[in-house]
Amino acid sequence: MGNLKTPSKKSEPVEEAEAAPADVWNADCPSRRVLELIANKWALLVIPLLRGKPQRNNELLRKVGGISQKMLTQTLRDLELNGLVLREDHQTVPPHVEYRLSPLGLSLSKTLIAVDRWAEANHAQIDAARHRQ
Amino acid sequence: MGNLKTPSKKSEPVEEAEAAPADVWNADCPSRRVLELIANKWALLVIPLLRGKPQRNNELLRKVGGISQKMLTQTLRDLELNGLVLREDHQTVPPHVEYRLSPLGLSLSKTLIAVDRWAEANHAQIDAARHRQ
DNA sequence: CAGTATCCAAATCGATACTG
DNA sequence: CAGTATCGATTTGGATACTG
Repeated sequence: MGNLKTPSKKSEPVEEAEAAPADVWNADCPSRRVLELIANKWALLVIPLLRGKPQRNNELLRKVGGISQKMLTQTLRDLELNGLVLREDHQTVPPHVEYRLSPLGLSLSKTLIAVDRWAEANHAQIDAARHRQ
Repeated sequence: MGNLKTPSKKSEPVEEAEAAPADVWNADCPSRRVLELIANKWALLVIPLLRGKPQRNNELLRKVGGISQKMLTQTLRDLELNGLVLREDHQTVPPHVEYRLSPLGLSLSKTLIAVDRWAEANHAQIDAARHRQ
């Protein structure tokens, strides 16, 4: 008895102390926007490539098989806007622009790489299942 | 000298012994199809919900905020076709259909949950970055 | 090199109505 | 309850041409 924070009622959370827990399954939770940002194949391919040394536009264009310049730009701009990717323009002629991960992006890259690896490690079983149908 | 497998040339892999390593960055690698299967928000939301007890159509419809019946069916059918989800029709009237994960799907769910959790844990930082722009 | 701009085809998706 | 079928709006994305 005698709570330090004196909650307004018995077991309800103190409103000003903690926000509602994030829930991606709730369409209105801000975390859902984050899921939508990263739940597409180009983000899943570009982000992991950005670990290690920074990459240039043309490097990414070559390394991400099947991506178009338009989609690459769009993906990078979107990630940059959301603080996951940093764009560094060296202001030279000819242009030299490098993309790298922010600390937040680096943290994300670790979980995304696991997804990529899962796809690589298990595609044979998926293919087998599909052929069975 | 005198290799047991007598490779055709010095350091090349024996063709009939091992397939080319999977590479999601290669647009033609079968693993890319797997990535495309799971790299969308509905798969990322539905698969983790299917751990634990099997779920019915209406349960999923309620739990996955914002999904339509059409997209739920489409997602489940797609996952079923690829061996990740098992559909169990109890053949009763009224209908009672349950969806659960295959062992392969269960394995995938573990990496996907990590993505969901990342989104929930870091949305505030993403929101902050977006507001900074 | 690192993009942008534009056009247009194709895929995605929600809403609605209907079925066993 | 568990879907299917269909329509139309919106989004996505590729190809091409152009710019600093």
